Amino acid sequence: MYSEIEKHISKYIKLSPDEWNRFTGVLIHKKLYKKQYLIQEGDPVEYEYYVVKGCLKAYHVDADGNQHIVQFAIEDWWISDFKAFFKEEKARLTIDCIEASELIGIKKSDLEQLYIEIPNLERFFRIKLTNAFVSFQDRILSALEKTSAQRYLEFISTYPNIEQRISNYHIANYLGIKPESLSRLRRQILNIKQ
Amino acid sequence: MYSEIEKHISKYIKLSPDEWNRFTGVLIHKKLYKKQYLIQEGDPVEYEYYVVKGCLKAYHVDADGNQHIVQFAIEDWWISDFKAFFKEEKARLTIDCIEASELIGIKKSDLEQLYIEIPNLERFFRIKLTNAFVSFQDRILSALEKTSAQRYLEFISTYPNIEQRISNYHIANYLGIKPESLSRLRRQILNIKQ
DNA sequence: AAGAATGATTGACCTATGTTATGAAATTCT
DNA sequence: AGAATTTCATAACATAGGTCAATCATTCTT
Repeated sequence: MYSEIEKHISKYIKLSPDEWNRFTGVLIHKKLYKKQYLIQEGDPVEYEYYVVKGCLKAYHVDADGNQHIVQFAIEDWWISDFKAFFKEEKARLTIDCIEASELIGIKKSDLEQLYIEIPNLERFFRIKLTNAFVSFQDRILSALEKTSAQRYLEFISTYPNIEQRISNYHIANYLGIKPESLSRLRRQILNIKQ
Repeated sequence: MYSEIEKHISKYIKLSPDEWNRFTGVLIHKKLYKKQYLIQEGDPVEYEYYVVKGCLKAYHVDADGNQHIVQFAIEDWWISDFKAFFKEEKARLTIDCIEASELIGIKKSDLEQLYIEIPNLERFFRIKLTNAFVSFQDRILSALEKTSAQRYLEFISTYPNIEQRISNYHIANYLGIKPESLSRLRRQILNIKQ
């Protein structure tokens, strides 16, 4: 049941069998259908989730009803409204399933207790946080200095596995442009390539 | 000499006198003139810096020679090329002084050792990292869903202390627009207000 | 299989921002 | 103080991307 997440964490730290038991003891398992919500705006956010199977998106809906996607997640990724999770605030983001998904959740309060009992686990989550921070910084720089076409090409080469599974509509929302604009860019890119 | 940084850290954690001595023992002190570089692209990044006095900017220069500002820092802020610092890579960002500045630096290798000796200190830097992560997430969302005028107003209300001290040229680079565009926006905003 | 919903593309038109150039005002330097 | 530099504003024009509307293809539902 928890073999994927153990394998994932073992890439970064080593835990004893006792520590694994303590850790897996607090995990919860969740199965969601396509389009089902994991978190809705306004919810308290007690959990962060590891994706065993499936594909999800975390987004904010603006005053005009447009979705703006902060993060996608597929197998072996973590997802939550991390701001709300860390700060213990109500969710500002909505998270739902692009595909039927299977998740493993861990509660913030359990995590804090485990940080004390298993310092290595704190290390693991600090490394993950550092990586997330770095990728956000890259994304900010990319938004500041690249054209939409460059960002699109960057996206599909950085996340080819995700690109196959989500619509251009969602990719456009992630890139901060309209689907019509993405469609035009794709045509231009094709014309240049041929 | 280190009273500001002690006060700053004490807002988040408590350390014993011995722990303070151990901590301050590894710090270095740095004074820079206006326009002087703290970090240049390509440098190894061993230190992160706490700003005692002054004002700096961290930016990337693109292929066309345009600056794109990732971060400003004034008194009581931390600055570095954090990606390079965490990943022990060469700097991709350049950091220089908008005003003459006084900094306190801490080395990554010292920090890692101190994390082991003083777990509370690891907590402090984890909290700072979490805050930085959260503010980056906010900035990404802001870039995705707000107009330039909204982002400008947001910037000057969130950082009124910084806004006073830096040129519109730099604010434009931070917002991802050209100074001419910012100038137009400022006029439009003024016209509306009057 | 038929109908409905969703996704992708395209075109005409509009708006915000970039580009280039210029001059005035403010600041810094000596 | 006077010169040099930097900052800010403005204008004319170009371009990227948004908006609105229509069409077609694909996938989902029953």
